[in-house]
Amino acid sequence: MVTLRDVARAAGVSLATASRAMSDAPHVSAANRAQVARAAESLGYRPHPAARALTTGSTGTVGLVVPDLANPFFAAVAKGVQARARETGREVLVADTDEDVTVEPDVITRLGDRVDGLVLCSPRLPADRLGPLLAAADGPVALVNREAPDAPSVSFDIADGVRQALDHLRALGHDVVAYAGGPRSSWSDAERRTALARLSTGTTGDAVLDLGSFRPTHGGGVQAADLALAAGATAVLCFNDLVALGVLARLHARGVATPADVSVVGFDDVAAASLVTPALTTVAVPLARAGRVAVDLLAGGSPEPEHRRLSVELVVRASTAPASPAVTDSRPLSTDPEVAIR
Amino acid sequence: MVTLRDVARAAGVSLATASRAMSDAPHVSAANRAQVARAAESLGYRPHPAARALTTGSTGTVGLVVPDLANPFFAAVAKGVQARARETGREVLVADTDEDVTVEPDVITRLGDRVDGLVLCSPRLPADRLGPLLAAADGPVALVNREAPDAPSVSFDIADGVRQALDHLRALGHDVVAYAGGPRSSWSDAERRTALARLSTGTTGDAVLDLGSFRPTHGGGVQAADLALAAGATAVLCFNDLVALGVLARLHARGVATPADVSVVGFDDVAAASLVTPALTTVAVPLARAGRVAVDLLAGGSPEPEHRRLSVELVVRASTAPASPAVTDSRPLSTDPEVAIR
DNA sequence: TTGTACGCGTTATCAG
DNA sequence: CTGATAACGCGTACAA
Repeated sequence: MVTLRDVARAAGVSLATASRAMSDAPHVSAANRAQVARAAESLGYRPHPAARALTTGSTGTVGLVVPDLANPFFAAVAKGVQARARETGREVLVADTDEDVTVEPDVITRLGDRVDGLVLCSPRLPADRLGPLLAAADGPVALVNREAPDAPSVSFDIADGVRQALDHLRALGHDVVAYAGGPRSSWSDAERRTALARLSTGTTGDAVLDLGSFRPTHGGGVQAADLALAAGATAVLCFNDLVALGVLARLHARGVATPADVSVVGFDDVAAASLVTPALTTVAVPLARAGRVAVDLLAGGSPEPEHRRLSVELVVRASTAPASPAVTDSRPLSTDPEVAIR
Repeated sequence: MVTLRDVARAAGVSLATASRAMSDAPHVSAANRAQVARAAESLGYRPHPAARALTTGSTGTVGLVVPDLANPFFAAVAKGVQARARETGREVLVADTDEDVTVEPDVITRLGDRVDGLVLCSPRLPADRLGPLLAAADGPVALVNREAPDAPSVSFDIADGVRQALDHLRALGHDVVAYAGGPRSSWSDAERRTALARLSTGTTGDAVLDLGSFRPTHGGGVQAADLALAAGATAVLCFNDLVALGVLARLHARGVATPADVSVVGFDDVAAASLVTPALTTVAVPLARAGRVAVDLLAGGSPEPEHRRLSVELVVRASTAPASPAVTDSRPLSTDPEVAIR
C-alpha cells in the first residue's frame, strides 16, 4: 500500500505539505503542489478512508435504511440516493430491515457509527417510536416519505395527488369511488385519508367509500378488489401501484372489465405501472428525486429541520374510463375456466 | 463519545485488558472480563469502526456493485447480500453503475478501498475487460451470474434450466420454439445459447429459432414478439422475465392469445412473473441465495477460486399450454380498438 | 510557506 | 494474566 508518506518522500516535501497539497488547502507553493500531485499520480496514491475518518470524524459515507430493497418504490429511492451520493463523492451504506420495524433501532445504531448521515425510509414505524429513534441518532437523519417535527424530510404532495386523481375520476362520471387504503401505521396513508376526507365533503356531496386497510402489496389489492365489487364501486383509488396491480388482476380474474366496468387508479408510478395491461393510471411521484434531495438535506445544517414536499402528477393511462352502471356481485362470473373463481 | 479508554478506566483495568476482553481474546481473567463487559454496557460503549479498521486492516464491510438497483433481478441479489452480511456482522456498501460499464473500474476502485471484499454483478462487461479489473482489485472479488477463471463465482445451472424449459415445451407438442436472446456481451446469454445449440441437435431434429439479441427489458420483449409471430413460432423462450413480460404484452396487444395460440417461458422468476396475467411459466433462479453465497465466497481464502453453480427449477404457470397450429402475420388482427394495431 | 509533532481509537507486541 | 507502548495513516496546531 502506498501512503501519503511515500508520496511526500517522492515529491521531496514533508508529510504536512503533501497532506495540504492533496486536500487543496492554502499555504502551498504552486511548485510543491504540482510535485505532490505528480508523485501521487505516478505512485497511484489513494488516501486511506479509515485513517481519514479517524482524524476528521467524517466518513464520506451516507447510510440508507429501507424496509425492502426489492420493493420498486424503495429501489427507486435507493437509486436516487446512490446517484446523488456518488456525485458528491460519497458512498452509500445500505440496510434492508425486511419490513421488520423492531430491528430498526439496532440497524440504525449499527449503521449510524459508520456514516455521516442517515436517509431513513420507514413508512410504518409508529410516530411515537420514531421520535426516540431520531433522538438516539448521533448524526443527521433525513426522512423520506413521511414528516416529523424533529428531522428534515422529503415527502410528496399527496393531498394534491389525491385531488388530481379524484378530479379525474369525477370528470369521468364516477360517483362511487372507493379507496383501498394502506397500513394504518403508515404516515402516507394517513395523508391520503385526510385529503380524501377533505375532498369528499365538497358541495357535490360525493363521498368516497373506505374499503379499509390492506397490506401494501399485490395480495392486498386482491382483497380490496372483492370488497370494491361488493360495494358496487365504479372506480377504485389505491394506496399504491402494487395494490392497484392486485386489484387489476383480481378484477380480470372475476371477469370484470377494466376500465369498461370499473376504473382503477394507482399511486407512485412504479415501473411496472406502465407495462401492465391495461396500463395503469396513477399518481406519479418523483421517487429518485426524493432520494437525491434526501442526501442533500443531510448536509444542510440549519437549526430548523427543512421539510421539502415534492409535487406529483397524475398520469392518465388505460385503466380509467367513463363510468358505466355499477357492477356488483350479482354479475355472473365468467365461464372461462381460466378465469373462473372456484 | 465513549471510548475504550473510558471503559477501561471504569472497569479499573488497563486499555490492553479492556481491548482483549471486548474482543473475546484469551488471557483475561473471568473477573476482569465481566467487569469490562459491565462497564461497556453501562457506558453504552461502541467500538469506533474507523479506528478498528485502521489497525486491523479489516473494515467489516462488503461492497456490492450492480448495474441497476431498480432491476428486480439485482434487487433480489442485493437482498441476499444484505441479509447474509448482516448475519455475519458486516455492513454493505452498494454501488449502482446505472448500466454503464465504463464507470465500473472507477466504482470498483473507489469501493474497493472501503471494503473487505466485493460482490460484483456485471453481466455485460466484456470478458477481456473483466480480467484486468479483477487483477487491479486488491481485495477478494466474488462474481455473481457469470464465471471467470480468476475469481470465485456463484452462477446458475443455466443449461439445465434451458433443458427443463425445452422439455416442457416439447412435451406440450411445440415443434417450433423461438429464443428471444439477451445482449451479446452477456455471459449468461452465451450460456443459454450453447445449451440451446446442444439441445437442438438432438435425435428429434427439432431446432430452436434464434430470434436475435434484444435489450433485456420489457421493450426488448415487445420487439421479440413481433419477430416470433413473423417466424411462425408457437412458443418463445425468453432471455429473462422482463423480456417475457414484454412478449406477453405485445402478444396481447396484437390479439394473439396466450397460452392458447403461443406459449411463453421466462427466466429468473422475478416477483412480477407470478403476478401478471397469465402468470408466467419461468425458470426459477435462487437470486437471494446467490447473494448470500457470494458473500460467503468472499471469506473462503482458498488458492483455487471456487465456482458454485446453483440449481434452478422450471415453474410451470399459466403462460404455457399445448401447441396449436402456428400463428403467423396472416392472422387477422383483433378488431377490438383497445388492442388493435394501427 | 514549510516542517515537526501530536492525537484520533484500536489492536498487537512485548515485557513483567 | 496484565500493563505499557508502539504502530495504523492522516490532519492539523504550532513552531520555524
